[in-house]
Amino acid sequence: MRLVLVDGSGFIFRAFHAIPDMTRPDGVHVNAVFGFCNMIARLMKEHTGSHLAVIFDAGRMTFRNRMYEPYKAHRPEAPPELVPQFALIREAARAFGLPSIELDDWEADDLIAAYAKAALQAGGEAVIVSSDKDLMQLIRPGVTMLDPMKNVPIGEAEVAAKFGVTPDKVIEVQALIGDAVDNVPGVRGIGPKGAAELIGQYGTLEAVLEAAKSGAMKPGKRRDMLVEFADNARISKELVKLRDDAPLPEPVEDLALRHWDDAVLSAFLDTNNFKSIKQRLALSDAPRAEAAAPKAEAAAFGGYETITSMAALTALIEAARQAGFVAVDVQTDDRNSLHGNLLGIALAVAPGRAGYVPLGHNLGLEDTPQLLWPDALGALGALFTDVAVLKIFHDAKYNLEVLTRAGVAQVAPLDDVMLISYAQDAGNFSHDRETLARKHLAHELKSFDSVAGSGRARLSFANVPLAGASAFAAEAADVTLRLWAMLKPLLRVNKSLALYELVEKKLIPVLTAMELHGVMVDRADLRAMSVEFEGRMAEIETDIQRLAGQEFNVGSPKQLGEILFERMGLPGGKRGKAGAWGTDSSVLEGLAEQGIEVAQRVMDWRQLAKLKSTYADALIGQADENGRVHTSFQMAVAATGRLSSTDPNLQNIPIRTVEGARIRKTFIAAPGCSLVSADYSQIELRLLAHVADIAALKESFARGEDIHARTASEVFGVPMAGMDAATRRRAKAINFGIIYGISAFGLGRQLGVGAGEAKAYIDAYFKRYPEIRAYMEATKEEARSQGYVLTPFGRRCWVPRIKDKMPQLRAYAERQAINAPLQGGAADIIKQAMVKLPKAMARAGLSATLILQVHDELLLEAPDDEARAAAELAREVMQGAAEISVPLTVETGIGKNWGDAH
DNA sequence: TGGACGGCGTAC
DNA sequence: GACGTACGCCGTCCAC
Repeated sequence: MRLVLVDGSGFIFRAFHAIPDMTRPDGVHVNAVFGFCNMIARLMKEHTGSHLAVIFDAGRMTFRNRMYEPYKAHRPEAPPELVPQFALIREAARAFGLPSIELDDWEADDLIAAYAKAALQAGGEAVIVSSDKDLMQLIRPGVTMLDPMKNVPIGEAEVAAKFGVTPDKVIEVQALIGDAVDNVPGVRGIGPKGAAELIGQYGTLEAVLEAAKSGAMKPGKRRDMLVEFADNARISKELVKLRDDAPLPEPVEDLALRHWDDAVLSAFLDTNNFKSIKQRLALSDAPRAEAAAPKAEAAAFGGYETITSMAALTALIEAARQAGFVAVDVQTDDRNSLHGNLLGIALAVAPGRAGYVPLGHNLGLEDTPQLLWPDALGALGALFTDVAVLKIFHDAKYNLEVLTRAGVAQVAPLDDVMLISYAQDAGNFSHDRETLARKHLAHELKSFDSVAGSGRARLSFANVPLAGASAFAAEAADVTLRLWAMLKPLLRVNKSLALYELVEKKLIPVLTAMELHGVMVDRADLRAMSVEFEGRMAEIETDIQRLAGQEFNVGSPKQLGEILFERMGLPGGKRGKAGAWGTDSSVLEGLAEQGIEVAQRVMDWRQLAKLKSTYADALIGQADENGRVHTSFQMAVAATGRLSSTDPNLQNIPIRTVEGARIRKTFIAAPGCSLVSADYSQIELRLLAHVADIAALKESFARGEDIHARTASEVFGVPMAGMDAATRRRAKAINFGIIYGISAFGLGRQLGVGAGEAKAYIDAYFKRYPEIRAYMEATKEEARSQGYVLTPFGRRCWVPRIKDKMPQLRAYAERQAINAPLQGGAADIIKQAMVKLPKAMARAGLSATLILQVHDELLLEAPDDEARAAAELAREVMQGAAEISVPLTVETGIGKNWGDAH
């Protein structure tokens, strides 16, 4: 690998000043863009590496500003002729088919350092295209520099000429010299000459400072300055020293160089009137229409191949190698990835060119025999691990779980179209392949029902006639590939690339491991509870029917409503939309308070019915032969970025009531192990304090106060000390109400007070925390103008109904907008923790494993003797997963069952 | 008979 | 007229 790293940001300024002004016909200044295109054209011809990326600064503020506030504080604003060229240069990079990379909080220089390191680690070399002196420290065996303007290499000789030292000593020298332009202080009175001399003599900055301090250096002005400004020198060294630990927004293997699309590049050069570059590249005048029409749309759907020979499979794999990417989609006999058996694999290598490899189908008499899986695995396994071929999935987690269970060891690198869509369009529409095809490709996918039948007539996919099965499967892969070509570039445009690469994609293996591992339940305990609940329900049912004076189905809200409000003539009945009597718990509670015995009995019955059917019986049925249940985490469903859990849902296991807690206690640790629970305390309220910048709330969290008590104190004017539980409870309800986008009606209902009284609470709250109002208004406005809101970590949450003409729907959307950054921000934080935690455990030599995530809680299973260490490490990683303006705190617990681990 | 839907209730 | 986000079970209704 020879990775060429172009310092895009550095180049822009240099080219702008070095190249005379140029404008294109519409008046836009393009001299820097022209310089950039020229440089890239030359680079691609003369110094081609195998991989290439253009690196940019993402914004002005970075971690260095937190370290030293004045850093780069006095950089002048960019000249107005340059400003529009920043975006154009990124566009130019795209036109050349080059990835441009930037990451919030990191300077381009640090990203370059990180990528150079990655190239070395991959056994390759790196070429840094820049003339920036700050990058010279990176020069070492395997890392070279190239001056893009002069087109000359920068090596040890050039570094020595500039700094008087070898590259590995550059930061020592820079620390002494400082940099007036960037506000790096250095030591006054010491310039390049003096610095080189000192470092040449003493070796390092610390040695120089020590010599000055101890008196080993000859007395004089220089020594005095070194003593006085020693700390300045140290901070300077930290500032100029590049960090090579930035997360890589795109894996280095994804930067493989590919030829540009002639039509796209030609169109870009035409728009900017760069005729000379076009000539140099020998680009023809491609008709505009052709350039505008993506190839994905040009190719027809259908006409796919059914692969039944090794020769045909090998040919398709070779085509994938040529392309550098391949879409892969497995077919199984069950929608659940943990049950489904592999029936075949579809591969697509270009729009319209796809094939299906049947492996486990029940063939008809006329069908050619299918390949044997061990043979196919031999060829496909090599493709799956080939770093030069990107494997593209829709729902990679599903595919990988099936492939893993079928014996595939590794699949990398990969992309996931479902997550690519989710990262930029959560809340906008669903991310199943059918919807995406309809939306982005205007193509209606063959439905599964139309191929396999529905209802009683539904066939297992293994029994679907092969021709139809093959066409269905290959089309799925074809569509996946086309969607990828269309959506992947949009990630960068929509600023969702880092979220996708660093959070969503990295979560795939974490969740896969959690799902495969599962969590143990005590089946005997659950069976006993099921029997017990059944008996108690039968007794209660008898009571209810005696009280009601007739037999009826207690489980039917319809019949119950008629009994209560018609036959028995009880007061307080309300009809719903369909005209049915409402019988939910708030209604029954109202009746029970009036002493209506039957209402209380129905509530008791319902609680047991719920626990028996939804939890006890369902979990027994879901447990595998080892007593472990395996949920499936949905990564692209929730509109806020949260995960969800299905088959079974393990994110809504009861805890609040005494009987419910018994269910939670049936979740147990494996023998010799303990369960470790770690949950964020008040994470959404903390995010509210952070994003709305609420001074009093932030202060309260910083002090570690009981936040609900503090709120009660502020809103109701009572002292924190000796506060009664009811007052605190009211304040807690208000705090939750705020997070949910409060309304007086809703809060009143929640608290059991009138809307008037609830409004008074809300007004008092807004008065004590005035910043809330501004946040709510700003967020709603953001949603109206953009259509989406952003979490503090840049996740987009769409709120499509924000401009609906129906006031009711609009109000609903406004509450969604207010809630999404908080709920979504919390999701971002715990996801980052989940990505870090398994690595941290491994590093610490702990074998604790994640088994569940419940929005603000992580549950781990750990050997008994590791539990305490695992709990501490989980706390540390979770608290450090993100940095916001209030502390994040995590509470941990250890127990033999989930109930006791809290 | 089975799929869609509404009512209800569990979690955070 | 339901303060946010989910999923699952049950009964009901209706089409096949």
